[in-house]
Amino acid sequence: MNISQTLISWYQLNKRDLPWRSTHDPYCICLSEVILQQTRVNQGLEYYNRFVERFPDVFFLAAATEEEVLKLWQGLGYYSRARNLHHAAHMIVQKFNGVFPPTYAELLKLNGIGEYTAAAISSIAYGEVKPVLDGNVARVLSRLYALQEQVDSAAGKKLLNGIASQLIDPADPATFNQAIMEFGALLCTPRNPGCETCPLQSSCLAFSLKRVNDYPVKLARTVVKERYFYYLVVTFVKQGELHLLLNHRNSIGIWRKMYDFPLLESPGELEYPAVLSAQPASIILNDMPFEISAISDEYIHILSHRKLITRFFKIKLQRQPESIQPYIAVPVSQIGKYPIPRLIDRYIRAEKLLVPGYTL
DNA sequence: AATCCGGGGAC
DNA sequence: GTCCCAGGATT
Repeated sequence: MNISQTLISWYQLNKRDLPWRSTHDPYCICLSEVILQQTRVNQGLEYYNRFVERFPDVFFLAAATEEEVLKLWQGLGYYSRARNLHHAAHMIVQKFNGVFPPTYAELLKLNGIGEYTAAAISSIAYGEVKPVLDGNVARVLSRLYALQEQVDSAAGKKLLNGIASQLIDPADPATFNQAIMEFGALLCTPRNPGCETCPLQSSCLAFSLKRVNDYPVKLARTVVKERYFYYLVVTFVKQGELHLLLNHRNSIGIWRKMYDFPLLESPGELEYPAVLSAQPASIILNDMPFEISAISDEYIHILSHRKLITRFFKIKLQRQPESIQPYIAVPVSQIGKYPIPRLIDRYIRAEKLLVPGYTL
């Protein structure tokens, strides 16, 4: 049996029962693929079910506000995926009357649909003979052929694409693509792969060399830089209700279109007086009497390329400042309605700022 | 080609 | 602590 048929046979016996595997609806396939970008199945599964329930088809998704889509995406990370998905839904409704583009080339034009996702949707939903190339495929092929090329380099991707194009089963590209990814996710894992029970053991060059753990070869990772975040949790009573200031992150960059607090960002650590004398504190407080009721411990938040060392300054005011632009005053009871990054969510929960009714 | 963009789970 | 996940966009 050749490699392709071996993978497919293994898949039929070992595949997980996942909701997007029991549909041919390109919308559902697309939703699952975008959610699973750089995301493990177990982490994305709940979000997939949530999205399908709230937005059963592309028309529901397109009709929603971007903020609602972000709110439903909250906690999943890489929020540009949510914004792009929403944008793509608009395009599909407006340009294609709600019908998904049926080819790799057309799918590739949509926001948030790159080479991997276009290949996955076109092959799984439409049977186009297009190999997927994700982290799993790279690892499996890298080990099978003991590839010396760095799999995440341009040359490595070209090499992998060539190999995958040879291996893919032209009679059933959908099953082949899912099979090789599932094989990488469950058996040919990054650590402690199941070589002893592997049906491709005799074909695997890395195994015969006893060098399975040396593959895949990858580029050196960029160092994670540290940044110091000082958040101002400015509270005051307005119309009998406790309010705080939120910041709508409209500029490009991290957490765009989500909400956090007024922020002072610094490449180095700052003393407390420096935090209060610099913007945005100096502008918000503007000679008003205030009380620092608490300064939090450090919250360490790790991103893919940043380590955010964060402190929250809880500042009590007697009334709302004259000018709070560009911030907005929000009743504490309403915080749960806004899409917020995990760092802010962690603080709110720890400080019990939330009230009954606050949910993820 | 390099960098930015999240969060979590396995070890 | 380290690694990496059904990657994509930007520069």
